[in-house]
Order: sequence, then structure tokens, then C-alpha cells
Amino acid sequence: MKNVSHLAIATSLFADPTRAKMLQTLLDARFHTVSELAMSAGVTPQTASYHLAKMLELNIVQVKKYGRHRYYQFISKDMVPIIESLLCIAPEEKINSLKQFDQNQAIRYARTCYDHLAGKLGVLLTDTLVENNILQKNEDNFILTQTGEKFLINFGINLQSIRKKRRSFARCCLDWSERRHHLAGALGQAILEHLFNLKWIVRLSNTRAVKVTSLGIKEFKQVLSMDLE
Amino acid sequence: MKNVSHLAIATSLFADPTRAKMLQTLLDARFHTVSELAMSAGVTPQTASYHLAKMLELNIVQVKKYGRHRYYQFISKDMVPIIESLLCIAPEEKINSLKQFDQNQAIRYARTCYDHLAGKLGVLLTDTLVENNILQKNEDNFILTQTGEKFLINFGINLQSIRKKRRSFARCCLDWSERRHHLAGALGQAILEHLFNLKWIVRLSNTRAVKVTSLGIKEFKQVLSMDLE
DNA sequence: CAAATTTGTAGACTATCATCGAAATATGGA
DNA sequence: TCCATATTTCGATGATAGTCTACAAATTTG
Repeated sequence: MKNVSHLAIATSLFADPTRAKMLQTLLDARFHTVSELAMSAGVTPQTASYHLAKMLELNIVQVKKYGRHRYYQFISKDMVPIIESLLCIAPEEKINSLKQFDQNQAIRYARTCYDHLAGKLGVLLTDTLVENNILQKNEDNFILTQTGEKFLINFGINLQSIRKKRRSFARCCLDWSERRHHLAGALGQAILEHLFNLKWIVRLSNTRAVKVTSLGIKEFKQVLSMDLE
Repeated sequence: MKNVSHLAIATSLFADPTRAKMLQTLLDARFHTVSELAMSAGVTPQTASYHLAKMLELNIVQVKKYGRHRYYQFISKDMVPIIESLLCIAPEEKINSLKQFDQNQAIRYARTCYDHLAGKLGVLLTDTLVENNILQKNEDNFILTQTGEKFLINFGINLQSIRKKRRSFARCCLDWSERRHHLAGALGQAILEHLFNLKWIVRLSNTRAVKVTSLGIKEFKQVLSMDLE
């Protein structure tokens, strides 16, 4: 290969449909085997292996070996906002089947954006926190109000340990499907984890979409006045 | 083309070395002709024309016609942080000639990041504004202090008109060459424009690198205590 | 009006990349 | 130890994209 612009090398990672599918699968922050990634991308394990070798070479995934299984995961969260912002400028995807439509709707409704909640639910939750004066929007960040501190402590969030983390506390993340901001950062991560622990939402297999449980529907309404029905 | 991931479509724009070069040229926010872009990318005008057609189709550039010249420019600033963040994950570029080394140094030293100042100088200026209590860093934003308001008004910045703009006021932008933040947003734009107007810095031909003038060296030192020698 | 310049289009060519089948390697289980 | 499973490697193949030459179209200049 000739002397090539490094921008092209970086983006060529995403510029193949198969790799793009695999990368979006990896956005659920879980470990995935070669076979799983092959299935989700609709290619053979040989093809998946070829692509994973490329991503290893360019240091965007890491691999852990357990017996004959290889578990792949993103090396760093830095990829996440890049991928989300690339999705913001991506053209609309054509839907060719009912299954694809359902999957698309599910992803748009509620998904993990690596370690925080995104989609319609993520944006609605963020809006609700702002409307209830728990958070205040300030350009590309959210500020936690005093009212909000009380509420979150009461809700079960350990603010002290979150504040110790060396990362953005309450960052805005531009939601590609809603084209508005949802809450990211350490607080976004803590809230997502807490929602899983409370079982208001659950993970699904083979997708980074998440499902609101019956309990969740009830509790979102009771605790946050969010009507999800 | 088969049913393709929209992420791949979006990123394929950047994933070709020629297009990547053209896009980085366009990052200087100026209009460029087909011939200019062809030259900066090292291809024939026909090849440049082919690539520009693709970018037009995917709505990232706009074209204005004046006689037989076609002037291309980015449609939106939204591409800029995406490109900068992609450059953050890009591998280091190999330097094969002294000229390339000089160009690389110039770009790293001081460049326009579409409409604000980036590079070593951009980060140093930002640091200086923070150290002198003109700005305060707050996660992904800067806050203008009262001291800072007085300073900037005195410096010749029209804060009132900037505040009216519907965009981020003083956003952080991650500098790919320094791997630290420089000031972006409406304030970043105003300061860059003002530095051009004061002739402390000047644009160069065929590059988005900017040059600090002799006057600029003097004034940066006198007004901001920045030693650029 | 002819020549020059800029840009776009068509077609051919080349290089590169992604794919899979077959086979090899590594590991686990019976 | 043999068989099964997961993954990687190799080689072949086909598809696609980017390139340039040649030419056409639009506009400007002399």
C-alpha cells in the first residue's frame, strides 16, 4: 500500500458492511465470540476471523482466549461517540422485511450506547430528568441540581463513587436515532446499571436493544411519571 | 450494491485516501475548485470530479457555480468534529520527505479546525485563557468568567452578538494532534476571526495551517504572555 | 468566432478487498 | 486416543472501486 492518509486507514474499519455490523454488535459492551459475530453479520466464521484480525491490527478490539473460544470486545469507549456520530450522518437504512423493521424499531426504542441508555427511552428519560429539575442542560453537559442529588441518592445511585471516576460526569451524547441528546458519562452509566439491577429493563440476546419489563413500565410511571404504554 | 449497513455508507466517504485528502483540505472552511482539490489530493481533475460527485450525492458538500468554475465547500460544520475524532484514532502517518515533514509540523503547530484555532497554538491559547482565569474548564465545556468577560470585551470580542447564536458557546474540541482540548464553539470562532483581523495570524495557500506573524509573536507575548519564540 | 480553460462523462484497465471452501491448528469432551 | 468444536490460514475467485485517457460540454478570453 502506498503512503496513505491516516484518516482513510482509520475509517476503512467502518467502511465495510460486514465490519460495520460487527462493530455495532460490539457496541453492546459485551464480549462476543467469532461465531457470534459471524452470525450477526451474516458471514462465515472465516470471513469474521479475517475482519477481526484487521481490527486487532488497528487496535480497536481486544481478545481474550478461554479454551478454544476467543472473546472479542472494544478496547476503549472512545469508539462509541465516534460511531454514534457517524450514524448521525449515515443515510437512512432501507428496510426489506418485517423482521428487519422490528429489529430497527427495537434499536430505536431503547438500546445501550455502550454503557448508557440511548434511543427513544434514553432521550425521554433524559428529558424527564431535566423537566423535573434533577438535571440542568448546559450546552454539551448536564449539571446535577441539589434537588437532583437528593432524588438520585434516594433512587439508589452512589453519587460519591461516581464523582471519583476520571471521566465526564454527565455528558451529552447525540442520539443518532432521535437526533437529540441523551445522558452519557459516569452518571449515565450508573443509571443504566441501576435500571438493570432494578430489573426495570433487561438485555436481549444478540442485540443491543433492551426491553422494558412489566415492572419497569409500572415503576417508570410511578417514580418518574413516564408513561411508556 | 447489496443491502448495506448505513454506517458503512457514511464512513466509506472517508475511507479512500484521495477523498480523505480532499476532505482535510475542505476543513479550512474555504471554497475550493475541482482543480485545486485535484492538486492537493494528487489526482487528475477527472478523478477529483468523480469523488466530488459521490460527496454531493451523500450531502456532505455543496457546490456553487461561477462561470466554468465550481466551488465546493462543506455543507455543514457537523462533519468537523467527526473528522477530528476519526483523526484521533487514526494511526500515525509515515513521513517520507522533508517537505511532508514540514507540512505535518505546520499543521500540528497551528491550523484552523474549520472555524476555530487548533494545533499546538490552539491548545496553548486555550490553556492560557484557563490559567489567566478568563475561562474555566467544566467537563466538555468552558465557562466564561467575569474576569474573562472584561478581558474579551477589552480585546475586541463582541460577546453580545456571539451569545445570540444558536450553537455551542464555548465547547471543547479534542485536538487530534495534541490529544487535548482546544476551544471551539461560537467563542472559538470569534477569537479565530479576531486573530485574523488583528493580523496576529494569517492563512496560507493550499493548506489549513496558519502562520503566526511577527506582529502576532509580539502581541501574543504582550497581551497574553504567550512566548511563541 | 476560434482557442483556451474548467469540468463532467464514458469506457477500459488495474488493483484491492471480501468472500468462501478446504485444510490446518488448538482445545475440550467422551 | 478419538471425535467434536472453534478458530485460523491459505488459495482461488469474483466484485467493486479508483484511476486515467479520450472526448464532450460549458464558459471565458483574445
